[in-house]
Amino acid sequence: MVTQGSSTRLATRPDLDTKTPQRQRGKDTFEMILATAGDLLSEVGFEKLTTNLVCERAGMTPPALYRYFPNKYALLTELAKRLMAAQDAVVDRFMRNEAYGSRSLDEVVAWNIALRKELIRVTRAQPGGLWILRAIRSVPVLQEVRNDSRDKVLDLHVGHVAQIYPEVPIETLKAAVRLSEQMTYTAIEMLLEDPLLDEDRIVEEVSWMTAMYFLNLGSRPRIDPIAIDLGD
Amino acid sequence: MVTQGSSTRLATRPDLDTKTPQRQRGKDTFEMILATAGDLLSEVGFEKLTTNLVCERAGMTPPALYRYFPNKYALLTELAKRLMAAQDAVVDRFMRNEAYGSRSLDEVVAWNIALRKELIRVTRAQPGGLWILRAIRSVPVLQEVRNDSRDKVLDLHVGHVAQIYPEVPIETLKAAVRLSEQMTYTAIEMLLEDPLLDEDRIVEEVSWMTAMYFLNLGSRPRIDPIAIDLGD
DNA sequence: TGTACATCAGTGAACGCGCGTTCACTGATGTAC
DNA sequence: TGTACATCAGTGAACGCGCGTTCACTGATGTAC
Repeated sequence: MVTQGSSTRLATRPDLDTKTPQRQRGKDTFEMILATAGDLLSEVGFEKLTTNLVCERAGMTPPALYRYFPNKYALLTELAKRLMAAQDAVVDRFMRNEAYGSRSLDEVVAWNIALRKELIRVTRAQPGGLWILRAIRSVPVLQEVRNDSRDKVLDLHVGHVAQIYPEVPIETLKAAVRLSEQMTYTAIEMLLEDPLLDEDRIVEEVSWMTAMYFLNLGSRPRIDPIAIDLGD
Repeated sequence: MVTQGSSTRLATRPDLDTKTPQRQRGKDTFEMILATAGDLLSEVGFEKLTTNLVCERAGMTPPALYRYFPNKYALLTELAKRLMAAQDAVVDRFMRNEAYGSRSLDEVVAWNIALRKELIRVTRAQPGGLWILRAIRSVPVLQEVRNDSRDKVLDLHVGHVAQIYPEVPIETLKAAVRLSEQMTYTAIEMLLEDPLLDEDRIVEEVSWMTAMYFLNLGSRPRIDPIAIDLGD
């Protein structure tokens, strides 16, 4: 016997199991659905995206889509995984570059700028890329996917900066790495959001910001927050 | 004669006109609806929020809600405006504090820390605050509301830092202010999102980051991005 | 001070639409012999 | 090499549900005289 937990139906985790097609024809359809979903995403956003809409645009019937994707969250998840994989690949490539190990401020900034530009390029290249970033923040099931992916690479990064800053407590480093990653992706989102922004300038600024931040990690006094006169 | 533009119905801007109640009874209802919407927001998120759900939880019938709010976007907009107003009020208060004009790094960091802690407190105090922040990013009509609000205060901030850094080009200052504001709100979002994070530490880190960034604005060499060996 | 009336506030019931989903089926593609 | 068969891929049509919305109505509250 099942008891009804609460009056508000708790958001049940959506089914995300995509079915991988066996034959070429199916694989083409699979890719075509995803491409269409990406295009539509950039037109209507993830809240208004529906499986029916994707079918209509893709010129197929609902059961054809439903064969591979149980719902729109499975679509979004697949798109998000691909974007994250593409971004991770960029980061991996840059971390293998010799400039990664350098100490000079100029070199670190230059490396940061180049990395961010490449991340922006890759994100722009994916249809609906900006909306995928937004969905990752705002769709609970995608948050999980992102968190899993992020936690995997975080330790790697922390291990690297720990060698450069052996005097800085590991917890501070963790916070610093997590923060600067978040800042990087936020800046990318901001740039894609507002085409009027000067991309080169913003990228340069955010690169300076994180570079200087890291270079000063080891030599900072502790600060107590000021007491603000609240005036009431 | 009206011609149908495209086959994909373009997302028509939702109606946001709330009707202000005249009498106390209506005002109470109005506030009760908003409070309920905030609570539900934190439970189910903005994508699953519906007017019917709010009515059910608030113990009223749909036409009662519909009398004041034409749809869920009107609800979200009202909640978002209130949160932004509360945050703006905090910033205003802090900008009137004497430490705002100080130059010493320690003082600037301390001021930053205190400001961010207060912003976090205010955002936490609003039911569904985190989801409102997410909605502001991901719901087109709320983006407009935010952009309007942001553009109003941006010039004010730029004007202030322009006095401190007369040698820095105004365009650089604009980018810097915009960036640091974005970073601040992202850090807040991150902290509300992950309760396992050490709030004091993250706030301290992000405060250092922006403070050092600003203090170095005037004394930076220009950097060209490195050429990364793409290896392909 | 009481009463009649205008307006505000909220109810009960129903609606159309479109979304997610399923059913029985046809057509396409690979494989065994 | 052709044919029979199993499986994959996709169609056409329909469904139930719940969301946004509206209608005619009742009840509550303030106001004019």
